[in-house]
Amino acid sequence: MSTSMSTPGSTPVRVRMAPSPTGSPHVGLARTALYNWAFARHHGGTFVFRIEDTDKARNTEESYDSLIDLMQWLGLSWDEGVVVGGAHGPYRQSERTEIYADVLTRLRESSYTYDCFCTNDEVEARRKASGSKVMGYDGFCRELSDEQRSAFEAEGRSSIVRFRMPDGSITWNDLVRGDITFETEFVPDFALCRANGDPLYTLTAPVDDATMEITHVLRGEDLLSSTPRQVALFDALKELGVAKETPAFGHLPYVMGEGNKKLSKRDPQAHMALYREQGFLPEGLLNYLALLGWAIAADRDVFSLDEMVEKFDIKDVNPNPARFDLKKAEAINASHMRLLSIDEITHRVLPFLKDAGVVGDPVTDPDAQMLELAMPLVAERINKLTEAAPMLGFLFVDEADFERDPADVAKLLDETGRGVVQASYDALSGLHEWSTAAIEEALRVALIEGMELKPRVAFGPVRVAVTGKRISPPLFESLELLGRERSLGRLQSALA
RNA sequence: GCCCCCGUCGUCUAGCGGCCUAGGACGUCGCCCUCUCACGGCGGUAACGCCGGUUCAAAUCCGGUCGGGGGUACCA
Repeated sequence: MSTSMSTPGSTPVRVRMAPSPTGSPHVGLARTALYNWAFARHHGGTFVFRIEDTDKARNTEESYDSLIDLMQWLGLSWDEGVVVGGAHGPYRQSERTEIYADVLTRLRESSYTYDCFCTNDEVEARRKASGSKVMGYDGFCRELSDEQRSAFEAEGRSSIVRFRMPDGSITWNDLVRGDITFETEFVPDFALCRANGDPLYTLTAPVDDATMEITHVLRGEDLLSSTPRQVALFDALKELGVAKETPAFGHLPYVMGEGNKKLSKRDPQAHMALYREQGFLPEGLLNYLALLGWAIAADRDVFSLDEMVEKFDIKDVNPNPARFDLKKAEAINASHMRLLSIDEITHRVLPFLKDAGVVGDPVTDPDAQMLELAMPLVAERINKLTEAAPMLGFLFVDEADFERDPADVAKLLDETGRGVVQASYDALSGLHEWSTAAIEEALRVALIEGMELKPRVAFGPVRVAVTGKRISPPLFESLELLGRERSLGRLQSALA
């Protein structure tokens, strides 16, 4: 796969993806996973898959399952993490509470944090009174005296632990955006845990990245503004011996929906499950997702995952938000469909044919044989896996259940159409050899020459009579596959 | 409000001071192929947000401005 390993002398690359199991997986998440995966594979590093489930109220097991399922479907393998385990586990934050409790204790014993007794209302009231333009916590409890503490405790107030942001500014060299600087006066002291002691994301993410020895954090742009807090916390964690190094950060652009809005979970287009159901190929979808912020070359946009791994460089990632365009996603997917062999397409289409009831499960031998003959006819005319079933149905259906599209019947099996069908029946019923070439010859003689019809006028009614639809695989081949008996029967029943 | 990020065809992008009368792809329009559909082929359409500055030369560098987005939680 990749030949370029991590830079000589540097520590091996370790990246992670760390979704929260809320709702169904999102395309933005998949794109982030892909970039992390490609980055890891390019550098011969390790890809860690961890779950950030500290928000008990919002997490669901269904969501967790769908995350695993999605990653497996996409084929983005991870080296360490949930399911596969590893040396830095456990990989679900809900199972790491002792780790956070321990770090929190050590942080409290240092001067990096302080206990805060304020309520939101108090903070807000003080902000209004002072006229400060800076929102968020004002540092009121930073220098509490023992007496003040005791007084608050005597009142029965609960407290949380806040991280004390240092003075000055915090700068990091963002992997996709370059130097970014925040003055810490605009980054308020932040909470590390809830009043009940439960750790918050602000604590768990850096602690996990530290203990899992993550070297590069590639995540969504929405987390950019929390980065100065994490950089500051990492300084403390290094001091305490919890972290070795502060990871490099890279903030990936948003994936947008219609308009100027980030693709939200409410938007049906946002959900990865939809694309799987619609018959997208994982490699096609991945290819499209890769394009949302990255290009493999100036004049190319269809490529394999291996090629992406070889060429992927985080420095080439575009910082501006990208809009998800279904049409282009489908076009890219179609290109990947055409890259597949007939056998492979058949294999991928099969589950969809079963779902649609076109073939049974398991597939019978005659059906399997028919499929082998029919797939070459449809393979190159479908752009998604789901498109095969409606095209092939007429070949597999029992004669008793065969139906024609009423609209197509109305349109094409009118007076002239029925005449055409009758002529076709006459021409084909006496045919000695039931082959594509013989069928075509007979029909052309009867309809084009005999009736002096234009081909598109001549074959439309026959198509509807035999396949039930105006749109079908090539007609003469279809007739051959259908067989003499069924073909003639359908021509006849179309006249009834 | 304040802080931060972003700004090339409708969309995704290439572009890192001269190769740019800005390239590719999707879309769209027209034509060709053609038994339908799809594929394929050919051609057209369409962009550097704006204003200053630096420079012999700017889409590329700098400043400002406008516009969009995000953050400002005991969510992640």
